[in-house]
Amino acid sequence: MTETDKTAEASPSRPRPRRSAKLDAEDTRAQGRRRLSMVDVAAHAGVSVGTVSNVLNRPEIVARPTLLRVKAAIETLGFVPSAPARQLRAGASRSVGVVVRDIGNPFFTEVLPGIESRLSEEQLLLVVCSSNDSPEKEAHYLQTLEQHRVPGILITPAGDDIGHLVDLHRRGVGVVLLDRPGADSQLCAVAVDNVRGGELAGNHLLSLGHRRIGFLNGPPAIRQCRDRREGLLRAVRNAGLAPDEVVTEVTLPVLNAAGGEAGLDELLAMAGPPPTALFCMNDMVALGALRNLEQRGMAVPGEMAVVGYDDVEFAALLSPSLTSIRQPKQQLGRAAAELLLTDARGDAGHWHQEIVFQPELVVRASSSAPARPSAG
Amino acid sequence: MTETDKTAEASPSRPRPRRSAKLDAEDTRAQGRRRLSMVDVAAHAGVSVGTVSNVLNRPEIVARPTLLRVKAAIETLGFVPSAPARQLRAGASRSVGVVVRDIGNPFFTEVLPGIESRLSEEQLLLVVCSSNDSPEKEAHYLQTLEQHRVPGILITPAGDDIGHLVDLHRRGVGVVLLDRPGADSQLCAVAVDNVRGGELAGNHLLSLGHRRIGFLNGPPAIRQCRDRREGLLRAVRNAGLAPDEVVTEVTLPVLNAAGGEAGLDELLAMAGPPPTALFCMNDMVALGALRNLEQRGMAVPGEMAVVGYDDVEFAALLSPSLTSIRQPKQQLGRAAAELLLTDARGDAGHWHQEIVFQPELVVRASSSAPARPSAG
DNA sequence: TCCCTGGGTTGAAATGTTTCAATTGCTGGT
DNA sequence: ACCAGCAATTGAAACATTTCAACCCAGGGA
Repeated sequence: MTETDKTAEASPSRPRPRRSAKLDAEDTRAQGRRRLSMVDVAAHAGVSVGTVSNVLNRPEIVARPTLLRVKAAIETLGFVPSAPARQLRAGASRSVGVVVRDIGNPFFTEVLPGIESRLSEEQLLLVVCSSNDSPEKEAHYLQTLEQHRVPGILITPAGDDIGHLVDLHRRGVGVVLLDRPGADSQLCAVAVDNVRGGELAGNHLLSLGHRRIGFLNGPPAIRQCRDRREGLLRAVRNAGLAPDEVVTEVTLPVLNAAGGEAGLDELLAMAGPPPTALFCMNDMVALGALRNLEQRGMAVPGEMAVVGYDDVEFAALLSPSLTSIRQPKQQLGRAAAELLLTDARGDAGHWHQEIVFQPELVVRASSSAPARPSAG
Repeated sequence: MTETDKTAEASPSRPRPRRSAKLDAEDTRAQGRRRLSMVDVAAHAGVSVGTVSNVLNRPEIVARPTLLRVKAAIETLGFVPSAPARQLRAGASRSVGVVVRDIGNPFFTEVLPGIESRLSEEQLLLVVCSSNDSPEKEAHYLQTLEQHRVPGILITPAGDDIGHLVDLHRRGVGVVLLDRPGADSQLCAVAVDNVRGGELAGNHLLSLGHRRIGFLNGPPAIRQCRDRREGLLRAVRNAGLAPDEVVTEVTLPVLNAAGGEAGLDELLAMAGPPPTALFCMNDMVALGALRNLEQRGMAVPGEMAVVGYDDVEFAALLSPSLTSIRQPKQQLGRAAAELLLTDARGDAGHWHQEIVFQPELVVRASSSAPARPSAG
């Protein structure tokens, strides 16, 4: 009855090497043959390099027969123009960089299409980099992107200090902060009101009657974490309660499912009565927390209400369906791209803008009133 | 009681533009000032450009005081070397491209860390591109990557024909197919046995007693779709049943949750008795199907058993938890990166390899025996 | 016949690096 | 006093393109 078809370890079946096609006659590789350049094409077509360049960049100004001849030469030789050389001359690149904190978090991948849709209208290519919350890696990516002379960079900074981004911008690179307010508008920014989001979550749990709330937060170096925390605490204060009696906070080193799973262990191991509700920094953390709760056999929302953040695509279908704070991801991406375009243009008249969207509470099955509401 | 805190439309609060920092004195932008080059640094430090280059690339061979002086000049001027110029000279880039079919599918983002971990050991940067199943977009990305002279490209092709990839490889670019067998080993490839995966799913559902299986498949142009289908049909035949009586197939135009949601409508609208089980091309499709089933009020697995594919991170926590076919994603990524490194090296002795991993069935709550098993 | 016009093409400069042969300036040995 | 040997630095070529002033040539008007 039970399917036992599984392999013990997913191990590679014996790799079966074969003769490389690389050694075929028409193969260019490993033969030390120089890569083709425009002079080869020019020679083959019997024209000058200038003409080849024209064929590539302003075909309308070259005479019909010449055009055809050069195009044929390009085709038969398999010539591919060199982007570095092109760029060196032109000065600017046609790709913009997006540096996200964690590409494994669906929130970011759900923001990307919005960005991509706007930028592809301008024939710009998107280069996606994931810093994995490491400021060093982030710095490395930024350096590379700047060296590549990209016109602009969209970034969700890993750390708190954005001085290096302001410098970057000074040096002529368009910079837009993604999902993060722009410190005193030194930079363009697109964000969702995270304080409000935290407040929404807090209001929701408090109105359900919860008086002990566990908060699986991230490192305070991440701005969003501070803001959502502030919102949560504000909700508690507005309800006339004392934050440090209501909120028990755990700081996760990583904001993914594994982090959430471990964070819940830590939270429940703390002294005092356990919380009746959980607010998670994002849905991936909530996912991990739910996994942990299930293993412990704790009922959700019966023994523990759970609220996530981001409302990623799978949130509505988790078991139980996850109450979350929705962010307008597509619009966020598009607005960011739009802003980057104007910023990268670098018009003297350009003013820094900060576009702030409003989050939205989506109530689902994972949050309900506590079993025995403790007295306020 | 119900939280009504939500904003009607997540609309941006009035953008508040401020004066751009761009017009400050030390700002380089929009002033037509030429970008700094090594000659500026050289002049400022009182050395030749050759020395500046040495400071950057072989600091050990330049005398201590000179080194310091040049470094200081770089610092105070804010010089950033030009990657295009550097590359033009060097010939090769330090970034490799990864072209995936859909960055919104967690399967791909869960493969990325494996790739990234191996490549970053070689100081290579990962450039991620999402073709969104569009061969045109894929071609565009490939062209750009080739023009940038990347040493190699990892790709899950959008279409069926990989002739253009073979050509690309002939022209000297390392190419490794990701999650896709390499057609007759003309290319290196890393894959999971998709036929076997389809068979595992089929065996599982058949052994539970299902005799009418709906199959939410993708376009046959995608190799994985064909392979998993073949595996499913093989399982049916091995059970002594007629495939066309057991399997009802729907071809989804897009392999995401929206596709799965619409696909189920289509499937259930077809003539004949509805299936008792559903096999989905991937977990995102299964997610959409589950969403649809929930809206219809159909019980899972009671009225419809569901099996997904990929076993992405959230699969275990869906409602109900999703039976799926697990692929060793991390290892897949790492193996692919490893293969790309040897392929890109282009040693004459290199043989094309195809590494095939084995999938694994993970049984969870979404699949059980049908309510009234129909007779074989 | 001569000059002008203008479409088409050319040749060379310019872009910012790296690399390498040549040069400089020392130190120490004879 | 001379030279060998060595470390440090220099200058120029090379990389593959774009751009632009100059050039060529055919045709048309005077």
